[in-house]
Amino acid sequence: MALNRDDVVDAAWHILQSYGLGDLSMRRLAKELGVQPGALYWHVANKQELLAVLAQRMVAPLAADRAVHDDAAPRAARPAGHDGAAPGLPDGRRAAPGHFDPARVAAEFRRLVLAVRDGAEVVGVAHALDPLDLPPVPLLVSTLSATGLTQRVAEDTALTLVRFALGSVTAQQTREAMGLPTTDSAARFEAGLALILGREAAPHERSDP
Amino acid sequence: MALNRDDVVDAAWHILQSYGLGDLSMRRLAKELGVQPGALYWHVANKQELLAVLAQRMVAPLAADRAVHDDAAPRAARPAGHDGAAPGLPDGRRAAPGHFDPARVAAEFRRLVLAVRDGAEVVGVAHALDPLDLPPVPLLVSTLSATGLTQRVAEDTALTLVRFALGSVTAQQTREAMGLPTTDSAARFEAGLALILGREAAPHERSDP
DNA sequence: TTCAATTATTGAACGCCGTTCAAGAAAGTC
DNA sequence: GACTTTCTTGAACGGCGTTCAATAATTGAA
Repeated sequence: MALNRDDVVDAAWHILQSYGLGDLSMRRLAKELGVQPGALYWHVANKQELLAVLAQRMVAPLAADRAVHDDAAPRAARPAGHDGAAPGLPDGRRAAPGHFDPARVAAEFRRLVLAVRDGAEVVGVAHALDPLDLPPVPLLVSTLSATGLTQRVAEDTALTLVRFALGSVTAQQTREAMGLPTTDSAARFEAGLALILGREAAPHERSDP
Repeated sequence: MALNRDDVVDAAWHILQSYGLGDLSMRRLAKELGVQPGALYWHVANKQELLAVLAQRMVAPLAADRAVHDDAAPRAARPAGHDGAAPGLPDGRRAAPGHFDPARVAAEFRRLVLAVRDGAEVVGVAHALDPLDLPPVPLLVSTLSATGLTQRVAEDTALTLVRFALGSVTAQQTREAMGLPTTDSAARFEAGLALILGREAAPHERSDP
């Protein structure tokens, strides 16, 4: 029967996941679907649009509207209230009840992007197109706002987290694509998180001037 | 007379600078030099090597051995001793005399990479190949070490700064390449710097547990 | 059931890309 | 001048994203 837009996206997802961005060509994708390359352009405007959809799919688990109301919200980003001290907040602070721990959200973002080959490159473009709207930014902003940060500072913090994460994962995936070993990536990332969230994540604790 | 490796690199630099990575093809480069594409491969192993050289050139002003001993060290990264309070260290701390202010080094790194079209993509690969060796990382590490940080924490901080910077510039240059406006980039970047350097840059000031 | 309208696919082409390699041309050395 | 090393050509290989007329398959109404 006739090809479907979802078929195209699914096949693209599979190629990206398994072989990386270098192997995700429209021609290869067409071959995978048993179809001529031109046929794809009935279902998808161009390759860029296709990559944008893949990026959305990658970070969908951290969309704010899903994460707050959905049963499928990833455990790693769930409220940290009953979970002991959160990593990245080493001095015993914890996220406000009913919200999410920014360090965990950032770590989950890293995990999701890292799990897809060249994921950072793909998500990076989507982030550039709409920095404040791509998950997990809205989720981070609302969480951080709820801890008493101004909107602006919450945004600054969320963007810093996401850009640092993308920088880190890009570096790691670039190495992986070249067959080089990647050591210490997780620890380096956690250290960066702690630096970023160490102070401004709870500014009400340092009002001494 | 015969073509030279430097001619090739210079021409590549010019194309990158003026037209971006999308226009920097071996064929276009050959045309610019009035030569057949195959001729380039006598002077350069492949395109990847060429890009690595361009990356080095981009960040060369922040190489540790230049920045410390050279008269040509960029003013923005110079010691901040006589300069008033450094940005990113808002509570009156300043870099140790004879060293460099990490916030300024990071800002200069951003400036250099941002000044070349698609610079972040090019430098990103070089950073992935050798995270701790690509300027300005060694410079940052030695500066941060001198303020009392352990080697490990100095490295963590330097990598966080560089990866955040690369993430930020990648986002901005991606937008620029698409003809989209970029607002607030500088302020967002400075805010991120302040977050990263706010606390751990001087841990001797917070020993209360 | 037939027939028109819509939806989807083909096949071929356009103009690019990085890279290889035998065959030659230039430039240096004795 | 002969010989060797340095460099360049010309042509090809196998890819790429995208367009577009022609054509096939499917749908819905008469």
